Amino acid sequence: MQDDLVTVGEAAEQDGLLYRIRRLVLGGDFPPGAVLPEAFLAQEFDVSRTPIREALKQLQHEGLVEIRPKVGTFVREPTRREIIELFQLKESMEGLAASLLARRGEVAELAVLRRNLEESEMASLTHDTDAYARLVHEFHWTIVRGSDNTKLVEHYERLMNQLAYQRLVLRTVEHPGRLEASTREHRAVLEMIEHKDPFGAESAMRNHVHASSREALSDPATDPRR
Amino acid sequence: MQDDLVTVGEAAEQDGLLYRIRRLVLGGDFPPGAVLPEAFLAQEFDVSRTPIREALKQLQHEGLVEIRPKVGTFVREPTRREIIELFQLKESMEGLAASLLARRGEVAELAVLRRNLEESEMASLTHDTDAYARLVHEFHWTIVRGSDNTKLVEHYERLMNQLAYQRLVLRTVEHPGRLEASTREHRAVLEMIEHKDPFGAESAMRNHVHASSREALSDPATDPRR
DNA sequence: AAAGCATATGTTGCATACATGAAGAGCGTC
DNA sequence: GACGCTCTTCATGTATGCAACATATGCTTT
Repeated sequence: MQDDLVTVGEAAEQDGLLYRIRRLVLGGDFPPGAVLPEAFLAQEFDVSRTPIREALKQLQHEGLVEIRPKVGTFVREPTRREIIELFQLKESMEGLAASLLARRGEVAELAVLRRNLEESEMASLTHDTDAYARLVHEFHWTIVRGSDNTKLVEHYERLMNQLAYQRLVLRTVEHPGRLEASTREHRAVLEMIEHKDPFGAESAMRNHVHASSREALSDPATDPRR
Repeated sequence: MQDDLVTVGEAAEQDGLLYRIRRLVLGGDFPPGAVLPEAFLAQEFDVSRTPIREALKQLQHEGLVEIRPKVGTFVREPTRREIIELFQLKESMEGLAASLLARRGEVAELAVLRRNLEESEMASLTHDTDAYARLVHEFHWTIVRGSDNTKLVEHYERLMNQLAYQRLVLRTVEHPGRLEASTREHRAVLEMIEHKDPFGAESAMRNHVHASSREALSDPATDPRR
């Protein structure tokens, strides 16, 4: 169902193990800082430690966990500084995506974006934050996929995994007035794309991501102590 | 010491295995499309197949090799399309880096850049292409590291590995007139950074990368048949 | 002679066993 | 009573063995 939309490029995941463990980490089932014993995961997924180790090593390279040699694997939470850094990258990448999409003709993604905007306005009016969070996710991913740049998609996916973005969005959509502002920004982006204005689209997208990042960083959940 | 500059973020590589195998692949010791048997690498590096497999799996996620299940691991060469895509990303990321660096004060990186530019002009006059290729590498990496954004550095490193950039640069610096043009572009970037003009720096950097990508793509070595 | 099939081989994928090293508990000493 | 040391325990890191599968070879059949 929506999972197909949510996981997007992950469909190409040959071994679901990496994906499943990533969900475990991102889903917050394990408290950040906690250890994930290989033996436990092996038993949990009914495989040997070997494939578990391969997946964990990959997650380490993604920055989601930290493997302290001979000690264990720990769930890693991005520091506030890293969140800022990742948002800067997000702004750049999504700006590029919007620009590339604007250069393309009338492609299927545009219809998805228009429909998404309509549904977002509905969700905004009814203050259905869960639906809105899902729509935001879809909007951004549609633009990135619409860039028709597979390498951008790959790096973006990696970036979003590092950000643990879902958690952040669920917080920011609850800020008063953010839904309406976000929808306006989405509309501006879409209009620029429809006008085939790459610079305008990039600019609008970067503005939007920047605003969104400020919202996320202003949230107390992004613990400033770290 | 210069090795530290060249290998940059790789210093954090705990197991040199991944790094060493990557060098093997990027160094072109294996013909693209050739298999790298795990057993051979295991014997070569005097370890068991297990750490070899971990490294290969990582290289697969980096896009440098392709693991066909139950068949073998093959050296993967980026297609022309992928090179275009990667250059678009490079342009975006380096633009971001230049912008961020321009926002910072007088940092140590600026001195490195100034010195680099001087040496580049020398190399340009004497047509020392090897030295110039090294200096180009240093110039770009210095800007990226100077962005003071570790996540950008990580993604950039990944990107450059995927591009197998060294091979490309060695070709383009031999294009007539390219050295002079490249040096002019570098100067423009540095001036914008010194003037603390983030937008100008980003713009100049993107122009430069764009020009450089056209050079690389015009080279017959970037096989258009693929 | 050509096409199809069975077999053989070589490689990966996973599981298990063992070695290595780190953190913690318990004891002895100051 | 507190500190330091040793030993135990447990988790990871690596090696090896075995099974599964894809490819290639040679044989049989038409």
